Amino acid sequence: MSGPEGASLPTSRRQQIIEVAAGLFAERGFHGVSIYDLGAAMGTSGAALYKHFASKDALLGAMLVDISERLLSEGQQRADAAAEEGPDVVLAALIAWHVEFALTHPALITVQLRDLASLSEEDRKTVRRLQRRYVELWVDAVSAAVGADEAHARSAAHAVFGMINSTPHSALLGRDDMAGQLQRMAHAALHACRS
Amino acid sequence: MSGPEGASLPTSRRQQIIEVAAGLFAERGFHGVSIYDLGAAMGTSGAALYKHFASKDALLGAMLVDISERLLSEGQQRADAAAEEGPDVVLAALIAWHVEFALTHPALITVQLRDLASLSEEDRKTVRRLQRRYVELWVDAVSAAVGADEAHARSAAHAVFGMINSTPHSALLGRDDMAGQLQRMAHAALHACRS
DNA sequence: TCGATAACTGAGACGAGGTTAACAAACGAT
DNA sequence: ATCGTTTGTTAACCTCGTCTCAGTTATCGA
Repeated sequence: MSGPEGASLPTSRRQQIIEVAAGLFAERGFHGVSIYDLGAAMGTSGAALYKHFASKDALLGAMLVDISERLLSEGQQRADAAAEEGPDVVLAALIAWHVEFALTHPALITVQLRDLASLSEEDRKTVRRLQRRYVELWVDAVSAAVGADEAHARSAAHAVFGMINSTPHSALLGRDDMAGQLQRMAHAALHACRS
Repeated sequence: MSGPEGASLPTSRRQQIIEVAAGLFAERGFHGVSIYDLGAAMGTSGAALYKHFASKDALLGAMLVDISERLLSEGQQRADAAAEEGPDVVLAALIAWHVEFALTHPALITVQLRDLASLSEEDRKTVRRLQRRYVELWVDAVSAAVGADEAHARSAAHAVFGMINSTPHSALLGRDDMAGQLQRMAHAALHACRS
């Protein structure tokens, strides 16, 4: 057992860098932020980054893999917890969770939407795999709740992701008000998805 | 007068470059595509670009200003044409137009969402101004059709843009089916936007 | 006091990519 | 035939950004 190489301990500093980087990447895009910028935002030189991440790409990888895992595991948990109360409650739980996440971490949402293509082959595969499982959660819930076939449920789920994930770009209206509106709109949209 | 500097004549070759570039930018992002890549896709060298655009940034600018203008002018036209038939018809016309555009030009939608930050100061202002006017079109229509106050209508409009603009990432389901579903979902979502 | 570890600095190698310059070929109009 | 326009080529330039490396400071437990 040696250093901070394992992905287990947050090491505080690593996490701190990820959070600052998320803000900058969301503003200017991954390629629009240099190592120097990153260091400046941390109050250090640019080179200091390499004590914590193998490369700039690895930093982005850690960021996106982390949020994909959080979205999935918490979504899974909440869906399971609501399972007994019927499909409508499961769907409501998923919607509430995604809305909460998007409103709490707008920067992460922005980066995941925009800079997924800048990921290394391996990290991209990991993120895609996690995202796919998260989508499955939704597809099952939508199918069960509104009685749509799989193809329609899937495209409807993607559409609702697009809707909820767009909040970083608007974000007027105050958090609670916004959350309520998004949830109402998501429910209405999903119930209108079958032909 | 002289050369191809005026924004009036499409010059064919310019437009051709813009279309090819849109595809590449959508795939890999503006910074992920080099001048060399661009030339290769056109069957020329990279430097040939500079006979048609002052810079790589100017190419992106022409692309984004153009789609913003098209979205607005056609939206304006269709809204005006439907005005006599009442607010519901106006809203339906806007939804139909946006869905049609997003399904026809997925690459342009992707680039406009992702690479707006890479624009020069001046071009960004121009695009923002056009977008703002387009949003106004929607805010008015939503307010009139569903009786929401301006703030709610505005954030609802942004949310629906997010939903419709997400189609480039999913795009299963066949065009007509997809168009129908998106329109139904958009209507339902907008009618659920008031508290 | 000493050594280990974490965190950082400054300088520079290195490559990638945007841009420019000088030159060439096709082509229509006078 | 010749001129101008359009479009393209090759080669070089130059800036910018990533990453490496050798050395530095600070903290902390033994």
